[in-house]
Amino acid sequence: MILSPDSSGQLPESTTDSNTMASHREPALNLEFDGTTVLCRVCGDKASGFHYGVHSCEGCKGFFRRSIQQKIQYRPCTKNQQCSILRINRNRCQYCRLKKCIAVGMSRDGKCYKHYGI
Amino acid sequence: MILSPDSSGQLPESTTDSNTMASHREPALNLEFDGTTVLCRVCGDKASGFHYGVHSCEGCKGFFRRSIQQKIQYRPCTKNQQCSILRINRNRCQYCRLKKCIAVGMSRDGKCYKHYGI
DNA sequence: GAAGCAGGTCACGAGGTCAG
DNA sequence: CTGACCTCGTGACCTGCTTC
Ligand SMILES: [Zn+2]
Ligand SMILES: [Zn+2]
Ligand SMILES: [Zn+2]
Ligand SMILES: [Zn+2]
Repeated sequence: MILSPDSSGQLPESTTDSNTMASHREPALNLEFDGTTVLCRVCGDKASGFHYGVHSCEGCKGFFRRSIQQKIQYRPCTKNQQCSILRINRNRCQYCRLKKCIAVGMSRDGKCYKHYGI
Repeated sequence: MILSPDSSGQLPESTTDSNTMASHREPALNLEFDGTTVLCRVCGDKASGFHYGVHSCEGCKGFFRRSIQQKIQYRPCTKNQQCSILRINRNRCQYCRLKKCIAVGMSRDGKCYKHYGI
C-alpha cells in the first residue's frame, strides 16, 4: 500500500448541475444561478457585480486590478497555459488566471452602468 | 490502494467513507481549549490557523505542504497503520501522519469559504 | 436619494526559509 | 526532515465617486 500525496484537481460541488441549465444558453460560466445571482465569468464563483466590463467575483476583480495597477509580469505557466480556472483552484496559476480575465473581456474602461444584471 | 490528499474527488471531511466511523469520531482533538485557542485536528497541538481547510499547527501544516509539493512516497507503516498522532509522537510515523491529515480533510484547495453565502 | 462600480484596506493563509 | 518565523498575494469589506 502506498501513500501518495498526489494532488489532482477535484470538482467538489459546483459545475455538477450544469447540463440541464446549460441547454438554454451559453456555456456554464456565463449562466445565472437563478433570477438574481450571476456567476463570475472567470472562475464561476458568485459574481459580486459588473467589474471591468465583466460579471466577476471580488477575487477576480481584485486580482485584475492588482495586475494592471502594478504592471505585473506573472511567471509563465509551467504547464501548457491551459489551466482551468475555477473557484477552488483559481490561485494556482496566476498566468492563466490573468489570461482568462483578458479572454472574457476584462478591461480598465469597460464601463457599463446600464442595468445589465440579473 | 493509494492515498492522496485530494484525489478523492469530494469533500474528505464528510466522506470518511464509512458509516460506522462517523459514529465515534476522535473526541478531543476537534475541541477548543477555551474561547480563543483552537487545537490542531491532526495532532492536538495548538493550531496556528486554518490551513489547507483544517485548523492545524505549524508542524502539520508544513508537513502536509511538503507532502503535496514533492510527491513524497512515505514508507508504509510498520505497524497496523493506526498509529496515534499526537504532538509528542507525530514524527514517528509519516505514513500515518499524512493519513490523518487527509482523514481530517486537509486538501490543497482547502480554503476557508466561511464567508461565502451558500 | 438610490444603485452600482473603482479603488483602498488589511486580516489571513500559502509557500519559502533555514537553524536545529 | 522538522517547524518557528517570515514574506506577500488574496479577497471580504469599506469608502468615495459616478450615473440614474
Ligand atoms: Zn472569479
Ligand atoms: Zn497555467
Ligand atoms: Zn498538528
Ligand atoms: Zn503508522
